[in-house]
Amino acid sequence: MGLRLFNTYGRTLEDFVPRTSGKVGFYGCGPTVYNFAHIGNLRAYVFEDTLVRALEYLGYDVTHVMNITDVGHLSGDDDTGEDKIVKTAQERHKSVLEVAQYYSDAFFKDSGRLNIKRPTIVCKATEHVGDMIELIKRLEAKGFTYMAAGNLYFDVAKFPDYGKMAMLKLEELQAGTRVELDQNKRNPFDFVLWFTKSKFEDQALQWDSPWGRGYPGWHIECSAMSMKYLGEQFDIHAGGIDHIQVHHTNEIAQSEAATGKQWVRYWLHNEFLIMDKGKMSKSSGNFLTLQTLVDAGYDPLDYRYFLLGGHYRSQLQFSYDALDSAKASRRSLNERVLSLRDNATPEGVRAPALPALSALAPAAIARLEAFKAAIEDDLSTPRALAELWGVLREQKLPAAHALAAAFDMDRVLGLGLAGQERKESGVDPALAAEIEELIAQRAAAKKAKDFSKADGIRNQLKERGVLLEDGPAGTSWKLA
RNA sequence: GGCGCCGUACCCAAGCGGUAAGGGAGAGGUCUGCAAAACCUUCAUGCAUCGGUUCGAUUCCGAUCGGCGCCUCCA
Repeated sequence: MGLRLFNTYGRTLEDFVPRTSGKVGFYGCGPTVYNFAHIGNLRAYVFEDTLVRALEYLGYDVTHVMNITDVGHLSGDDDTGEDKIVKTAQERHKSVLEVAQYYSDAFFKDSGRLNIKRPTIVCKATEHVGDMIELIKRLEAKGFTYMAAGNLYFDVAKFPDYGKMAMLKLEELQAGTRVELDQNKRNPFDFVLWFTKSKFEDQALQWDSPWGRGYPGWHIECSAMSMKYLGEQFDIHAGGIDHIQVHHTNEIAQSEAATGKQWVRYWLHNEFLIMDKGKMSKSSGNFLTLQTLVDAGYDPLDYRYFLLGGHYRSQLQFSYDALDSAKASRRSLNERVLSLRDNATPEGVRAPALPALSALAPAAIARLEAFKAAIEDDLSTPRALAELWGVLREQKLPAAHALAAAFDMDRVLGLGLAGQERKESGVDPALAAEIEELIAQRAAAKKAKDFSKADGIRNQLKERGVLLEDGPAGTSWKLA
């Protein structure tokens, strides 16, 4: 049936057809590195990762470009705000680039822990200022810009389709109700392409440009870098839902004004993670990081599982109850995989031999087809997860077949199922031998009906973190 | 003030015109000296409320109540 994606541009579910058959150019808005990414931000990157994995699963060759916003940007729309990276740098007595590098590293560490694949190309704004200047020059040559009070603005009035994707009705919006308007603008929706006038004497990052020494406006980096690496027209652009109205609207305006062509075909936006009191906000300083969850005893993949349990276009309510549920689910999932793995692995062999997907039993094939249908239906990871559970619990399906199907599904889900190994396989052989000896003693005690001694041995091992489980085939043990 | 989204069992969460996926928790069972684990079974005549359209609505329309987002940097 083929992949269908919900395109914000038009607000409809559309069949996905790439510009070049078999290839996908994808640009995902990356982090602004002046602080740690919080778990709400991370939802966006897990979503982008799921999209990339799904495209690859469906056979596309994906070029995934992600930007790193390491140019400081003002917290306000005009010259009155604070530059967030500069502010952090001053507080930490570090250079702006040190701060950016530090949080960028932290970001990729979190990504790795969440099993997010590294994008094909990661590009820093500070290394592409020349490309931005070139793009702005094209806009200027075409008459889309004007200078006012030292800043170069994009003139929204010259771009008739402004706000089309966001379905903005300019005359109905009450711009300025919450924030004071920049008096230099001809139109409230005009935005800065290049700043030369900053209230900061010590603006750390400045570049020479035809409009004077200064630094680029926020939106231009995405237009310039995406076009550099993906061409003037490409397939998918994704980001958080908050970017629809301003950031992406402005990106579209400046990109299409410069080239005169449609820029991006499909726009995908993920909804927010919601806390009890509303969304998490980086600038408010009140947020949870992945490390907070790790410190509380959760595995980063517990959080990934939690995210996959909701559709990317629905708001998801975060709570520790829900995370506990995800954690328990994932533990059970891993236990199930391990148990199937044991069943599918012949004695004396380290890893099971899995059948080719084409050779799977009909029940497994049916699950895989349902899984693919779920993914193709606008990335329905909740339904995909249901199919994963389904195949793992399919009765009368040989273990190797269930595993092969589950591992295939996990190429999209990214839960690390294939990498699951029993922790016990890594213990010191001497300790293992000792445990086996105690188990033998306990077996003898049990046979002699000396249950208090048998239970004593079990409790003794339990205190050392070793759990005994009696089964039909004798006693097995595992680490707590 | 304008625009948009959402309200499904104890909890999280799919479905979005044809009679409620999945997970967690709970309950019962199999196994067991006990325990644990595992597995099996079970768990919404009903999808915020009230009207309407329809042969038929959780799904469409309207109203009401409640929650959230955007119009400001923001995932």
